[in-house]
Amino acid sequence: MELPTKYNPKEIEDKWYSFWEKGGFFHRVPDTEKKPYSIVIPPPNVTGVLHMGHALNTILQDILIRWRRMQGYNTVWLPGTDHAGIATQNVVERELLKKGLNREQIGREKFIEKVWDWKSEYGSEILKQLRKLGSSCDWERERFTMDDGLSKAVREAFVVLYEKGLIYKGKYIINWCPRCLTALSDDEVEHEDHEGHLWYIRYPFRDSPHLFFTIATTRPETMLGDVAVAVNPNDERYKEMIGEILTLPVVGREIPIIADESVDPEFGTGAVKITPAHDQNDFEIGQRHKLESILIMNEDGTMSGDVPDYKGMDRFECREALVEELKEEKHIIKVEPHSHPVGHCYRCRTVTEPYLSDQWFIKMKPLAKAAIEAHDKGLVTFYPERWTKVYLSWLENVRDWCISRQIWWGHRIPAWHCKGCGETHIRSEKVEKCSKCGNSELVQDEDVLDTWFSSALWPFSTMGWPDKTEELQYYYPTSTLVTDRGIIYFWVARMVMMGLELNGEVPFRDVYIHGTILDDLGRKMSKSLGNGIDPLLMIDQYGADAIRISIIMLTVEGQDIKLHENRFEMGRNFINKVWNAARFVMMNLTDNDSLGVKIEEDDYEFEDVWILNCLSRVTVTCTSALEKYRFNEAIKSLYEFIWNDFCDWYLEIVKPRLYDSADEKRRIVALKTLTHVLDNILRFLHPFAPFFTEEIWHSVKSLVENNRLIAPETMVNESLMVSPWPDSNLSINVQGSASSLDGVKIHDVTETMQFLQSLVRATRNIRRSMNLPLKQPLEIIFSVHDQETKERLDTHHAFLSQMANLKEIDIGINRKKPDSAASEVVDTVQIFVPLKGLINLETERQKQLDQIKKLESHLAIVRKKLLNKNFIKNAPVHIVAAEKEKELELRGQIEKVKDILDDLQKNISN
RNA sequence: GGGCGAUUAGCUCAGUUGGCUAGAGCACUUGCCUUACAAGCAAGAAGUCAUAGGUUCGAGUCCUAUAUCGCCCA
Repeated sequence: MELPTKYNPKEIEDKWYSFWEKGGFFHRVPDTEKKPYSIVIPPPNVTGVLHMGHALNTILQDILIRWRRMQGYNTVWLPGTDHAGIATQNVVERELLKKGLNREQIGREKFIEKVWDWKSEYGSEILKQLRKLGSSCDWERERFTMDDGLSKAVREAFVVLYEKGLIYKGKYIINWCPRCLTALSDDEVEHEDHEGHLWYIRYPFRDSPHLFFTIATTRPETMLGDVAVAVNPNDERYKEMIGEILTLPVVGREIPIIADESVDPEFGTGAVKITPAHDQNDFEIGQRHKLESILIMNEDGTMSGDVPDYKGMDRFECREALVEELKEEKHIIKVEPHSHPVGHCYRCRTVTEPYLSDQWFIKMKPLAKAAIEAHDKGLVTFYPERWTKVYLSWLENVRDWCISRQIWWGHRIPAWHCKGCGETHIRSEKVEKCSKCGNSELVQDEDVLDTWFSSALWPFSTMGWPDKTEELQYYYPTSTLVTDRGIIYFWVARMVMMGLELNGEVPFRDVYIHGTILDDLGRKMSKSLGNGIDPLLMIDQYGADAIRISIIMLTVEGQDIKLHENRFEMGRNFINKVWNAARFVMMNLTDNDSLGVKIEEDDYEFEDVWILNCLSRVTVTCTSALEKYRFNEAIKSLYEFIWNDFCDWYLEIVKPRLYDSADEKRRIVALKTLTHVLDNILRFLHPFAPFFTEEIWHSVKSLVENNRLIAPETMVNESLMVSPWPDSNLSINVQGSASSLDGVKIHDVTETMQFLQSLVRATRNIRRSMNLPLKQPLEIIFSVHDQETKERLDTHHAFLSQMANLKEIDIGINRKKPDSAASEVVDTVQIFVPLKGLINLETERQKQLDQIKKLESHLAIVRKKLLNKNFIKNAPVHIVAAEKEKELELRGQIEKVKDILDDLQKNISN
């Protein structure tokens, strides 16, 4: 068998992906015999291109799904895309623009056709990219928020909510994007602090035009729509003036001074202008005082209204021109620099406009209340827990949700307006005839719904809601939602509200919020900065498995990840390590004939028991880490077990047994242990790195196919994907019957191993510091102080000899140090390596002095604790005992080092 | 203004109910092409755990302030 020394992902990733997909391994159907485990993907935008954020999100879900699948759950991971109303419309509009066309020119129907064309050509690009990562999505269940089923769900949801009185239409201040020409929800507006100005403008009194009243504003251009000036009723400065009439400069309109509690006396002059059509607060004040709302802006952000000089002018130009005019007329008395938040369209970054407009809204309070209760009852749990607060505080402060959008691409609002009598009918299917007046001329509402409206239904609309499908009954509520903190309210909270309201149950039990991937300088990755790392390029360079492993190693619960390309080397190197370990095992599996061999439990040797115990421990650690969504802890435990325990020690120790064909049984037991551990390693690593583990697994499987003794009993499936997740029961199949190893033996083995490792390390240390080549076997003396230790070393002298490359090992009680020898002390064992002519006594003396210093400073810390009566009194018994143990050990060790030192002193003085 | 996170080795980060001579990967030093692996092996050097107080027998871990950086909301 020829395997390259370097793992090459390119040759195998696509092969296994299509093997899985064609083999139907991703697809499951409801089966009440089994426990379900389900995840719906946060649907990426159809316009999306895979970035590192998607990659992280996808990798995490895939790990959960693959792990649970191996655990025997009936898993479904439901993929799909989101129609991304504004974004997609923008993309297609840009395409049209290349041909010199705009959407108005080709009309709504034709435009929608174009969008669908675009969607069918490019819309599944991102899903193809997800496959490159190894995602085991159930592609047979792929959904799109605009497909027939989901559109039906959207209409149905609208009707239900409307009938419950949770949807209404009305004229309110909404956020308007003058570039996208549509309303936006509060959450779609991003606030940014702008260095602006605070203009102090004086408005003359109507009845005494030589007297003025000064207001302060950050948006002077809106004064064209002023209908009042407001002060706080408790503001002593202005009490007298309430009710007076002012003349609005430039416009000439007469406006009153009114009193409203909401005015902050500390801000500016304590008097504010009121423009109800262009400001949320002003609108509310206007409502309270029954003021008129004067719209002074067009939808595209140009000015409308009565003042001819400014009509048609852009709102920002208007601001400057108006300020100029006011200055000339000495109406501006002061300008202060003023930093204030300015809203921007999340899609196109245009400054949004608070705008009075007739829109559809969802009443949020009752829905939010239910969502809060769901959390309080423990029906939804956030990981990390702190995000609960973000979720709750949004729900507690949420205002009604503006759901209508003045765009074409999206779910058209299922409202039909009768041309005859003006009646509006809300129906999930087309209304042919007005039930009120009988007229059959009805037009559907022009507006479409916010994309997040359909996204909010995603966990159940994808499963066939409103129909009571088998899927819905079995897989809903889903088990875990994995997403980014950026959409906790956009999406997570809204799904909870809709799930509860429409489907009677929370849409998911757990919400895992992962961090954001940043560049190596800690900045967000963005197109404009050009600091993004392209996952596909990385997959091409390092392999999907390496990307997955690396990302997971960096994923500490919920923390942001500063990513640099070179981080992927760590995953790649690890995979290569496993690849080579597997190669090693497989090279030794090639020609073995175990059929005549009988194995008993006792045939398992020291190192076999040790590694099996390590395996058992890592099973517990890894599994419980995954249960707590501590992904990096899980992979770290595997990394350490595989690299440090299995490769560095077990593989090395076992080599002589493999090469020595004289004792067939010893060889077979080693091989059996090796394949057993390797098989477990592959099963462990599979959720993290599915491709290369599958590749190795099949190779091993074919090698052991006819060897019942060595073949792990789990290698019966068609794919590693559906092999069982390792369990922690420390047992290995001995000729068909399971047998476990007892606890006492394991404890002893673990301790002995640690002891032997220390001895080996100390010896290697001597070798290195003395510059002795690794190839040169060393003559060595282990001087021990009791019979028990002597026996222990005698038992394992082959181990020591091999791992430290020794010859002529002399193990004895209280052996004298040869005159010219390098020495080390481990516990109470003195290690001497006689080296005639190579020892510098003074250097050696210094080394031992340093050692004593180190040990004594440690001892001092321990003694300080033990001399403290309160420590003895208050600390738990086992902690005190451990400290006492430490003291004894240190004293013993110091004594042994001092021995050596005395000896050296003697040598020096001679 | 309110909330949340971060601050530990040169760099990136672990360190989950307080018991630690504070760990890992990368980088660094030294020696190895040892027949699984140079994407590797072996050995090593490297930190007053942001600062100041406090609680405790004991603090990287808990509390209170402060500083710096970042995110979110208004």
